[in-house]
Amino acid sequence: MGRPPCCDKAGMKKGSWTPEEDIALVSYIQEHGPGNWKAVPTNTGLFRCSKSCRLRWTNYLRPGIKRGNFTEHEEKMIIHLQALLGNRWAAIASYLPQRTDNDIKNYWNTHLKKKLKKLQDREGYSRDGLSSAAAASSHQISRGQWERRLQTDIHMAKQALSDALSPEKPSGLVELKPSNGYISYAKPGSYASSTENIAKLLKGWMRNPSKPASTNSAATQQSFDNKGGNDSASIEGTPRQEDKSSMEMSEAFESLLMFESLDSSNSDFSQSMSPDASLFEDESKPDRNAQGKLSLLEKWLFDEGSNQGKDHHLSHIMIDENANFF
DNA sequence: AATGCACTCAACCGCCCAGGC
DNA sequence: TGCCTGGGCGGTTGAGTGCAT
Repeated sequence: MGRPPCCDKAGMKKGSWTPEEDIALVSYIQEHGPGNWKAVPTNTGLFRCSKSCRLRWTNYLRPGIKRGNFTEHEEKMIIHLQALLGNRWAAIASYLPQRTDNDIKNYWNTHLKKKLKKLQDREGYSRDGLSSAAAASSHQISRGQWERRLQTDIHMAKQALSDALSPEKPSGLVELKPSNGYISYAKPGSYASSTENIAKLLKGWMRNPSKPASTNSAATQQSFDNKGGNDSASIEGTPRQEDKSSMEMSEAFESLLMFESLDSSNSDFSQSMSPDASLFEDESKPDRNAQGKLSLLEKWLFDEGSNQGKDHHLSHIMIDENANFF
């Protein structure tokens, strides 16, 4: 009963990855691109499950990953997005360039849950994380200021969308340079020298990107795209057009979601955002029906202009107390 | 210095979904 | 249409580490 394991478990190595294994994996991906994970153990000689290879790449070795301390802004983003999206870590990660879902999930479970609980215990705020988080950072800005900020953010989002939709993209846009953190290990130690080696390999790769094998290019593309266009932007040094767009969208929504500027009267802002949050989550997978989803996005963004002053028009979807409404 | 406890986070597990046949 | 497979995702585990006693 049940499906067979993804690969033959017998003889498969488990546990921590060694620097040698990392290098083997990175070398292979440099040459062939990520994707077609089934073939990776065979072709690299690694005695690792294909899933393990994929996980190691996406959570650790992939260029553009930022590791270590979360900034206050990132922290607030996570709290806010968790309230909006629930424990949909991949969706949340799509709004936080350079952070993996695993990283965010761990950070939430080890730091933020406690932090929020402490905050709630101390302040006696309402039970949902959003309210408490929003309340914790409230009273810093007047409603008028917040509305101006929101308008600016919406404008940014529209601009990003417009850029995303336009076939030609001006070259002067913000470009994500991957040079400062494709691999940044949190813990120094014996691994460091190997880390540097891997970093060099990747640096060399990004300078002279080899074309992914044509046979798995689709998978490669999907693999990169599936991380929401955040990290994918960095993969070849010069980000693809859509990646830049995704970055801009991400930045725009990040700004949009910044709740330091929310006063407590706007706690329902998140509710009005929630249906769109799922929409944007879909947007984080731009390769699938991208056009259709962009149309939805487009609709929301462009409609928003005509609906200003009616900013609760989407609030019919309620968030339950845990925000796990999916 | 030794021991036990708490914490962190990389990695694994199992389920689900989409696409191909 | 149903089965199979690859890949994605969220939850959980456990080795490693730091800190308190």
